[in-house]
Amino acid sequence: MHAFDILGDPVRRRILELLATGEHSSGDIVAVVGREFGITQSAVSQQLRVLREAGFASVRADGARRIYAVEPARFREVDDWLDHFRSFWLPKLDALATEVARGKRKRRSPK
Amino acid sequence: MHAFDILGDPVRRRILELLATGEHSSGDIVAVVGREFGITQSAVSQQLRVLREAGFASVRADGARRIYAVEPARFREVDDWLDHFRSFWLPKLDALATEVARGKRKRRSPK
DNA sequence: AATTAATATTAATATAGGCTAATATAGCTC
DNA sequence: GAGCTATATTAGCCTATATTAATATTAATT
Repeated sequence: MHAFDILGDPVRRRILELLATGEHSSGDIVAVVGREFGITQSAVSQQLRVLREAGFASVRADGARRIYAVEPARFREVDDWLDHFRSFWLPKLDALATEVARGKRKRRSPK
Repeated sequence: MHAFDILGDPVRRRILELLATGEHSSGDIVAVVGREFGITQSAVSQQLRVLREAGFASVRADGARRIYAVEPARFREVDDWLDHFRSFWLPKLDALATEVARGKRKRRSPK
């Protein structure tokens, strides 16, 4: 599933924003997102599953709790797609600055 | 409408990829996207409208033709949202490199 | 001016996917 | 171990939205 198909949902985006600030339990996420969007524990849990299966988040058990964390790989995909359009808004940069601006892409482990 | 809601559609993404290579007429886009996705002129035209109204693309008339072009503003929104997650995958950069890597965000015209 | 070409619009339909309700599973606490 | 807590799963419903078919609009061509 394409990264944008996953990010094209406000609940999932909000969950990821929460995870961007650090790990959170399912319960924490349900509390915040459930309140903000007025949806049930079930709905949030289902979205967590989508994020897990799509590789945007990972889980580990902590007793009965499930602790979620951001999984960065898929975000790079999004960033890479944006490269198609960066030339439309980035100022002209010299070669080194361009390299840096691209997040030193070449350092990434080869596919 | 949130930028990701717009990008969460494969047809719209493909149209934007085409526009990333330069301006194209509606007819050109219909030809490529229509063939690749097996959809009608109408469907493509409606997606072009969505992209126009969402500010991802602009049009100008050229006789009976409509010439579409990328409109960069909304892409910056996406890039900005990604900032939440960059720390998870970007190498540690010094202050200057970080500034450059962020596309000199501060140069952007104030909201 | 009539016809054709290029594109957009409208109305109706269908499908995907997000949601609720109910239930299941697993770990804690007493 | 019984009951409570935390989370996940399943089934069915509902809505949003992408699509088609038909039609409208505007410009080019003859």
